[in-house]
Amino acid sequence: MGGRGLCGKAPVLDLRLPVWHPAGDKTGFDQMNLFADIRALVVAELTAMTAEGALPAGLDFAHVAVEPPRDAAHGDMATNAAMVLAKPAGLAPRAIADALAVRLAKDARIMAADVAGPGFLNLRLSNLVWQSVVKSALTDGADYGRSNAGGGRKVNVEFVSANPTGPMHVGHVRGAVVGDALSNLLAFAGWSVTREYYINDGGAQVDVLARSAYERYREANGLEPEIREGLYPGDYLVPVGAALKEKYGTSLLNQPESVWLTDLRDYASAMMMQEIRNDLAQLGVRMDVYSSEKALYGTGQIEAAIQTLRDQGLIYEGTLEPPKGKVPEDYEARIQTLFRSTAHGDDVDRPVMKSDGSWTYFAPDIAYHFDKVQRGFDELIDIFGADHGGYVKRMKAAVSALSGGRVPLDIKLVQLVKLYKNGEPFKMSKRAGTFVTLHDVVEQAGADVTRFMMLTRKNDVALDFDFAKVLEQSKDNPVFYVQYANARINSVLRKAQAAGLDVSDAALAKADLTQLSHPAEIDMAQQIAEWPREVEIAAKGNEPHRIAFFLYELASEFHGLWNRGNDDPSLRFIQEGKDATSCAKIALARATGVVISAGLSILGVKPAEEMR
RNA sequence: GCACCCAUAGCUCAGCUGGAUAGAGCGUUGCCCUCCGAAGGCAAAGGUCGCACGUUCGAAUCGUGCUGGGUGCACCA
Repeated sequence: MGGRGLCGKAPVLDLRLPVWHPAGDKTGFDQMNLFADIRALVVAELTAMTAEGALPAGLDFAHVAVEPPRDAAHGDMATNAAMVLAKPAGLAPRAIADALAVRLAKDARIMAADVAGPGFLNLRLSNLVWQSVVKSALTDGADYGRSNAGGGRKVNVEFVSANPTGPMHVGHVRGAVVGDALSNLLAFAGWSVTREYYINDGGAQVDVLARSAYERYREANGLEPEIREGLYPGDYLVPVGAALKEKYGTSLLNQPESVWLTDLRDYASAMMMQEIRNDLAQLGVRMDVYSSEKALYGTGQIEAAIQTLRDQGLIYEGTLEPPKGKVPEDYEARIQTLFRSTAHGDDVDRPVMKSDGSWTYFAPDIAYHFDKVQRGFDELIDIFGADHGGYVKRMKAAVSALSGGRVPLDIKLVQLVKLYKNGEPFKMSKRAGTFVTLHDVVEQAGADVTRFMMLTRKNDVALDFDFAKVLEQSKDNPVFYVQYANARINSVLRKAQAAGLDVSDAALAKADLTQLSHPAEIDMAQQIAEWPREVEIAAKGNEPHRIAFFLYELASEFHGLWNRGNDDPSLRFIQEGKDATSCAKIALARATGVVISAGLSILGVKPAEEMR
């Protein structure tokens, strides 16, 4: 036996004894999450202690946590159980901790359980546990870290929703990326996700679009366009004008607006939407549903939504106080139809109908969100630009009222992106006139780099995007740093394969992982073990940026291990003449790669196979 | 005037939803790099977590009140 190229022959590493999953503890999905496993063990022991009378009955274990300690010197994991329970149990924290420590230490996975400080219980886990994590990553592959935290709940993520009046610009990019990555993340964490775009094609802005397009149509017919104040000046409408000439010839020239407005509005906004779809595709953003504001008019949906509010006594006729501070000069109190949003947490009531009897923008938006509620979503998420901050409370109030408080609405405000090039503020206006388009950004930086960088800040903080820096190949550049780690891993696999080793995941999963005993290797495995936990934390907080940060840390750990191989050849992944050891080390590298791929896939970034 | 967001090392930012001596990168300083895995590596210095109260075993994290910066505030979308 021991033929070259085999990564088998390992002792059985499956430590999943029944004790890991006490009956009634959630679903089987958490079995990949080591922290959840150990927490389950702690809770099981606490339950047993209660049964034996060591703890009073009726204690709430909800706040018992198992987490990595801030300082790794304290151990692999720590639980606050004793401190959380001390007061309600009427016992000293250390007494509970001591008793719990004795019990936990009996578990095969736990090497040591030490009480520290005011009552922390520090746990040191057997290397076998960390080694088995490597195996899990290899056997689960792309599903490693997948979670059922969402429990299959239906969530609707509305994002982008740019007006169909022009191409997408930088301001839209971040919201698009955040929404797309968040959708990926939630899907990975067990939610049933619908990605939705709300087309604002019902308001005055599409009339402006139609008039602007009409001027371009005149231009296409050899006339001088009159781009008056208030029209869209961008030359992206030139092709629209040409298409209109193609379709209508000269028949619309010198015709009054009433003749062509409706047609041009539909035609131009359809063309703009097509362009927006192309932009999204270029950025790698996928939508499941496009909903139209215009389609809500005339169907009775707006009336029905307002009626639902009226039935709750939330609609009334009245006048609003003028805004305090700077009052507009032409302010004049008027009677309007108002939504009593203050009954659901807003600061002032909001108009749904203008004094001339037409709907405000808010009304179709209410109807649209009512539609989402009626479609049966359990949760709604809206991604808005930061300039919509004033809109958050009224929208939440509306959803709260329309769903009877059943459906939570989380609104993520995405802050500005400031563009730079070599530290200088970046201005470019190829075709748009005044703004940098999404197309320009992606063309310069690439979709992968753009997406990753947009996720390196939490959404409510402004972000600097420097075209020079994001393309730099150095450690300063997080995209490169993570991609480089993946490239190194692939390089190891290629070399091993060339040397005749079977480096398939199936083969590597059978490697003798007990060979991974060096602290640096255990550290690497521990980082891999954190992945499922990180996914759940990020998903529950709707915070995709955590994935980007985690990948950076993971890459950092990997590069660190790689660099130590410079000084200590025994830490190199390929050990000449020692296939069993090589297989184990390559398995560790590949497991790291599995997580990087999974993480990048959530971010919507293609992993780099090699750097050039 | 009101609402929302932000404030953590010189700079750019993380910080596990309340845990132990608050972290990373850049920058600075020092050391290492003829070859064996260096588009680098190791180490050090650097903090009143904007301020003040409060909640409790325990606060950067939660609450209240301030200060400074950003954004938005009548029938615009």
